[in-house]
Amino acid sequence: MVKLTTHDRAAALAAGLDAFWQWGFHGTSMKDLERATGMHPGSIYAAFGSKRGFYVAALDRYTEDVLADLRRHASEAASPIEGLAGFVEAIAQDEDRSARSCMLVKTLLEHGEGDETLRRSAESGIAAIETEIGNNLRRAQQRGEASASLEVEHAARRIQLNIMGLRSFACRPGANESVALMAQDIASEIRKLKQVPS
Amino acid sequence: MVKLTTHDRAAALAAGLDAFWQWGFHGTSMKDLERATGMHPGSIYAAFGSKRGFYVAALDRYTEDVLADLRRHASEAASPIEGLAGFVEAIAQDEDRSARSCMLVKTLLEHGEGDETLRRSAESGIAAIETEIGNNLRRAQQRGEASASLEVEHAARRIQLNIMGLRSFACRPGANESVALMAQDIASEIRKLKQVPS
DNA sequence: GGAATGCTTGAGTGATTGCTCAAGATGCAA
DNA sequence: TTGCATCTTGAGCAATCACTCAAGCATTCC
Repeated sequence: MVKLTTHDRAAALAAGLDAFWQWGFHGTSMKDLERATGMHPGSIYAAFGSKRGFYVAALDRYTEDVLADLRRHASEAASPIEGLAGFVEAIAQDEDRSARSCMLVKTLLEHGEGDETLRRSAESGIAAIETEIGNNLRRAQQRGEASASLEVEHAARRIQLNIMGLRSFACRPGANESVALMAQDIASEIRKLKQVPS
Repeated sequence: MVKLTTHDRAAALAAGLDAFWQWGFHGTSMKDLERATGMHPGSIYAAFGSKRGFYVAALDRYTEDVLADLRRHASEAASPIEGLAGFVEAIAQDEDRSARSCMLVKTLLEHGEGDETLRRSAESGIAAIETEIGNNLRRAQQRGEASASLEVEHAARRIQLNIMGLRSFACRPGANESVALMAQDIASEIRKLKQVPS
């Protein structure tokens, strides 16, 4: 592994992620990655080891971006559950990425059978996000916002399934209006987790 | 286009679908397809025109299989809504294909940007399934099983989003138990569309 | 049997794949 | 300025890609 001096590693990762996001792992050639990053093949291999290594690094960065986004919504919202609902609503509003699936699901589906490395990498990202959603729900319980009897892990999984579906749904050509409606639906289902004040 | 005599076209499509399902469009080489179908390259090109043509034909076959499955559940169940709920529950029980995503979503995600032909082909399949779900809901309304005020198209879209999410979720390594739980959740949400008898 | 027709075959096409590595450029210490 | 170490470069590697087509084969007519 080499310290990137001329070419900034973070910028290279962002550019690579963008390319992989558009065309997938097999659909993106080294030539594409050279164009996207402005790096030469030798530099890419010095920095990331292989095309697969580059993909894994980009995927990890994606996961961190999603987690940061989730935490930002949680900290800025009025309550944990409002944070989760706002996170879902934001998916439909994100202009740049609304037509893009979740990179983790994309990875999982592209490598349905085969490439164990990439599947495991995707699974660990999904698990991390699920944990973070669960943390929010637990915080809601502590505040009395959600019922203490809520099965946190089950609910977190259900929310993530909805997000996966929403992001896939958003890839449908010309689905913009209905994506917003679906996001509203899912957000209001999340808000139903709020304990009715007794 | 050539009549397949020695090699049965339907068998070739099934074998090709299987290969594309496992490895995706870019991940499946013509060599793979030759091995899977037992056909020689010339015969494949005579029958399907191109690799992309083969993929589109296989994808169409997949859509028809799903539609047939949906109609079978509808006709065998006690009511339209029970048919839909049963269809969802069956997804979690299908041993062979439980670890496999929806081919249509897989296609949509693999070709997020780019290949317009394949995206359109996937979108038309998704639309066909959504229509069929909607037909079931309308039948439920006619029987008085569902409320006449139910927004059929919206509800159909919501159900399909859930199915997309569930099938993607099912690709997670070692998710079998929780897939069954999620399927139960979704099925019971569908059953909630039943009109409370007044 | 012989000629005609059309399917089957697989070696081979040029292009592209992921990746390497010797040579050149660069930075730094003395 | 010189010498050393490190980084950058891109032409080029073998392998594989999607795809073609002339030759071989089987079948069907007279």
